[in-house]
Amino acid sequence: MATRQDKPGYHHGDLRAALLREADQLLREDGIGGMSLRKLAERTGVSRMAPYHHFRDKNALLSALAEQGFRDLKAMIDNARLGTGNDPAEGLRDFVRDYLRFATDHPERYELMFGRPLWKSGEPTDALRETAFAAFRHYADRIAGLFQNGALPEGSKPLRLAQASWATLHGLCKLLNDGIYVDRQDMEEVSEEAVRLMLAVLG
Amino acid sequence: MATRQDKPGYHHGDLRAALLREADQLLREDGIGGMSLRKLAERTGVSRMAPYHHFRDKNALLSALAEQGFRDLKAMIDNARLGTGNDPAEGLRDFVRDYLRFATDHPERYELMFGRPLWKSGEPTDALRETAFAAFRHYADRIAGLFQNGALPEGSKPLRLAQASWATLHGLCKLLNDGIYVDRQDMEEVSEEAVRLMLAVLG
DNA sequence: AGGCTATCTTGACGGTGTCAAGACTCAAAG
DNA sequence: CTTTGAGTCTTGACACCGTCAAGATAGCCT
Repeated sequence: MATRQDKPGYHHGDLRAALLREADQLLREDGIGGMSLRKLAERTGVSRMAPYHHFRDKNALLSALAEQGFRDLKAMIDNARLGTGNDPAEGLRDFVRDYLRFATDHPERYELMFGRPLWKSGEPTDALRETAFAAFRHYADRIAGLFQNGALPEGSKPLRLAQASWATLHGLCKLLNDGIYVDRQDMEEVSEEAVRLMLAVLG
Repeated sequence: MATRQDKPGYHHGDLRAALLREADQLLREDGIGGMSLRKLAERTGVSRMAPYHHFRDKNALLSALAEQGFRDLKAMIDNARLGTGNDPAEGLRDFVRDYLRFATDHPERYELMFGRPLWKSGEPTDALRETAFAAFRHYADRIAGLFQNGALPEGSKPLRLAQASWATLHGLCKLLNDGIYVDRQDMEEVSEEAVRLMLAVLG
């Protein structure tokens, strides 16, 4: 296999990488709705069917793009100083802010990563599935660690709590990004309340 | 104004209503992606441009459809027995189950109601805005009522807590509906944890 | 040199939303 | 009863879209 990522002097150079780079740019500018393969091809300076030799179809290209996003997300989670000795409340607050920022700094990317088109309509690539779940697991592990040594209510499991907290964060981001809730200041307050919710369960 | 909702013996009868009825059906069958005005027109037995005399564009039609969804949602919230004397924990648990069911029983409708296409890409109709926010307010009021008479942490406001809880529910539904989380049983457990989170803050 | 394969191109098809312009129908005004 | 006119529906056309099919080109290996 190993598509020509290593031999830069082929026809175009390294089209696959160039396409992904340009696609990311196009995503920022025109949003996920304005992203078309034809426009992408033209911007990359290549004919409309050229991308099909590097991606099976549009879905595969978007999957690859989302994959990169999940790698970034995982890195973000890695860098978070969460429960590393210091005050867990402080760490959690910081982490929530980071997550919100990740989602809102590049809303179209977040929309793509978690959007229905990739996961429901078009079958997600195996590679995408794996990368995404790696990020999820990473998130869950770190948050579950926070809940590990607290006096949890009867029947609570750290993993489930972590997943619930992720749903909360995801919900907040969706509401903001989709434009249902517009006031950023309000959302700041709501996210603070979300942190309080998570902390309250620690008893 | 007042499009012919009252004079049923016109050209088609009452096209506007027929379109919305058929659109709802089409939404269930083909999903939001497979929903096209042309297909809708054909199924309704009318030419492709006919719908444009009742809706400014596709966005307006979808807005009207979503509007109906928000009316249903508001009714669902109305019927919930939430904090009406009985155990608040029990009521909250029931309500969460109802909300989840509303979202997952007809996923395409939920996707439409809260999806980006309506709120971000295409400007939402004023009528949609109003109907949706009415449902939100209704939700927030009822949940905030639960938090009203509890010993909340320093700085917590019932309204913000209600909004945070809504974000949690919304996040859960999105994860399920978009096919990111597939296992329904797991999600059941996660939603129970979410309820515990909300109850824990009551002290 | 010849051939192989990866790469890129052009042509075509069926699908989409919607602008523009015409055709029909029916109620009310002359 | 005829004319008008607004409301309703239709057909034609355009610019997009994803992608199948078939051909052209370029570089490597024998």
